[in-house]
Amino acid sequence: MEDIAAKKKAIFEATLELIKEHGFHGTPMSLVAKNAGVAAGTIYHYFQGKDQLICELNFYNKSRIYEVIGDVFKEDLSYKEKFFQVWRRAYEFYINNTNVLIFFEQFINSPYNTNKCPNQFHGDLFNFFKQGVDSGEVKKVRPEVLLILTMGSITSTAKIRKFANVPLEEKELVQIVEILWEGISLKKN
Amino acid sequence: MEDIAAKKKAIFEATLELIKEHGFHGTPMSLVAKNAGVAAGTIYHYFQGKDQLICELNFYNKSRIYEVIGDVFKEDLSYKEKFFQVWRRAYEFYINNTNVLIFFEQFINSPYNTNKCPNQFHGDLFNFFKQGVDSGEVKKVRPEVLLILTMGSITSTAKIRKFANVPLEEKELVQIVEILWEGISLKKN
Amino acid sequence: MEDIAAKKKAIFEATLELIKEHGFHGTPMSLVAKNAGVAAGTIYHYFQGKDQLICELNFYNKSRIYEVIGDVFKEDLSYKEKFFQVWRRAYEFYINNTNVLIFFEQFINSPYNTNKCPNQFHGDLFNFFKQGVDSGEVKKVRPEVLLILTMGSITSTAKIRKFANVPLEEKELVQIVEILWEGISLKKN
Amino acid sequence: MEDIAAKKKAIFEATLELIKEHGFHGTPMSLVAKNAGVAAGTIYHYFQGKDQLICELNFYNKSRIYEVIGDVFKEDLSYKEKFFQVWRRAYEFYINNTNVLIFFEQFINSPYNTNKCPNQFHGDLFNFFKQGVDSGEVKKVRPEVLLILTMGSITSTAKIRKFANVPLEEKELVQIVEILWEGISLKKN
DNA sequence: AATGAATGAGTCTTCATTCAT
DNA sequence: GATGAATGAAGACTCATTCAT
Repeated sequence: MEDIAAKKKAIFEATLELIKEHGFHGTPMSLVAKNAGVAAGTIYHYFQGKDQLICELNFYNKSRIYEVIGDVFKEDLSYKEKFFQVWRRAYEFYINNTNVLIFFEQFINSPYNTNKCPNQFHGDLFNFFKQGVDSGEVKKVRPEVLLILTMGSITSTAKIRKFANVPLEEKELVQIVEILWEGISLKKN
Repeated sequence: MEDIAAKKKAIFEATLELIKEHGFHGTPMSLVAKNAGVAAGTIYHYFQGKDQLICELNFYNKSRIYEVIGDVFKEDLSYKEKFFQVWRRAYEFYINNTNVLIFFEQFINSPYNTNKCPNQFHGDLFNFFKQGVDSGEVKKVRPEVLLILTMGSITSTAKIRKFANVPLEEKELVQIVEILWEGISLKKN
Repeated sequence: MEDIAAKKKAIFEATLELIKEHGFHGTPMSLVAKNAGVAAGTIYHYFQGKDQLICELNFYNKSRIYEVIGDVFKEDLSYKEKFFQVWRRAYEFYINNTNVLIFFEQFINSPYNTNKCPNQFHGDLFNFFKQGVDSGEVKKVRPEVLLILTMGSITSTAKIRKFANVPLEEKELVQIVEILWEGISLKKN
Repeated sequence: MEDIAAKKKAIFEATLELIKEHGFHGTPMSLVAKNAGVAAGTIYHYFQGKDQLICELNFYNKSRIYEVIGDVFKEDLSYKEKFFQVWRRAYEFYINNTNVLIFFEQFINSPYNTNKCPNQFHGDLFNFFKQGVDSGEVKKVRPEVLLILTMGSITSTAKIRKFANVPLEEKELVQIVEILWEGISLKKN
């Protein structure tokens, strides 16, 4: 991530901020250029067009989250502990990067996701769930579904915390993950 | 609902269908007009502009759901039973009206919701949760949060069922609601 | 021709005039709109885009010439007389519509002709030559070639007359057609 | 010719090829640079801008033809024989350099020729016709006109041969030049 | 001399909205 | 009420040209 050209990153950040404020449609390229401190044409050196910019921004954001999450899988923890860590780190990333949270919310339900952007890689989290299903840690459910449920839980909680301005104590956060874990895990008894 | 002029309804339905296919931005008024079988100018007899059309469409959709849900509250059921009924009816409404599901998903995260459309009434469901908090049926949490959690659960499940094409048995549906209910209810013991 | 909407015709004429002055590339749609006395967007009611405008303008011009030429074929004249009449009328049309002459010159050698515009109808003149070949009036050459030769002769003469400002007497014009006729006709002797 | 820097020539050839494919408008400098194997900026070391590039390319092409034609005038041939030789060599040059043929066709009718490029030298051919007029070999017509007629005949024939893919026998080629010669020569009798 | 990233004026095109009929 | 042709502001994108390296 750190080797993305400075300008490309500036364009990403400007776009992210503008989409947060005004949505996809309310974010003209001219304004992106202005806020990124580059000329309008410059954007087209880095991206084929607005569509590609959005798609790559999505990829960029996904990468940033997976970067935050990724280390967990290498640590010496139980499956459940890893699950809790992942949830927690992603949650905190969203809390500290509301930009990204809002972007994803808009992106997921937009035609960009449905039609315009190519389906991208399944990250480590997908594999984590896949392994969990295989090893009997979690219920026999498609990893995609587990992904949706988990991510949905994280973003919902972050949204409630941020936008409804509901303070959530440590204990409550744990509760939320617990509830989810109980829902998806395969009780061994 | 039943006294909405036929043309107004046609405009709503055309808009809903187009937004499902192409999103807000990919839904020009000219196309709405064409698909609704009216002239472009006609839309402006019924709505002040595109913004108002979208806002009223949101209202229209909300009303349709509340219509489906509303009867539950009049029935002679326990709080928990009512909660289950609401979840279930809303879920089935979404399954049968994917249009609306997609519309809401897009609407919620759009500038229409944030900036352009006035905050509308709190429906019966909001009051239902409010009473639940007051009467000690559910945890002391802001009704808005309970609303988000519940609606999030419903739409997530409907999306998984519809778009991930995951068949969900009766038993599983009940499980999902159970998990949610356990999360929000105040155990009396 | 006379039933083309007045605005469409105004757009054609404005485009024709601008292309004469500045060529295809030097003719922005905004200027076409301005000179035609319509708004920029109006052009897009009549044409899908610039390409289609150019293509249809070519068609429009071809039609105008064929209109001028067409009557000849219905008259009671010998093949040779018809040929002379056609040449003469087309020549005079070009002299009086330098616009069109220049347009064709630019169009024929442009990517519009090669790639962008669909191949259009073969007019009466093509059939005239085809019949001439069949009936033995002219040499056994592809009608397309006869078309190119004849049109090339007409436009060359018109260009010399107009742009090199060479006065051409009646006698000289006849000479030119005679030379061409001798070149393509099949002497019966 | 032979002392043109290799890069300058590469730029010429790339431009020529691109114009053949896509016309003036479809030939951006960036693509010229890419196909010529140089950087965009490099072109501006050799040419002041696109206009000058096109103008010089025209000059370059004209020079190449005149090079092919030029020797004829030094040979010990009759006026008519020289005329035939010129026609023939130019024709063959076009057949072997379709690039140039297409370039000229587009150039002649473009604003480059009309407005942007300075009128260049009159070549040997112009003088050849001038002398012909003076010496009574050809009709008393402005040399410019003779030039247009001759060049028009050559390019028309080459185009028919190449693009209409009409095979032309030796005898027919001679016929074509004969017809032209009869048209312009002053019969002495 | 050569590079190629950056520029920004200029184009084509879209589309919400109006208004004469 | 209904129409749909017309509007024109706004946006995406191109490309000739420059200039720091």
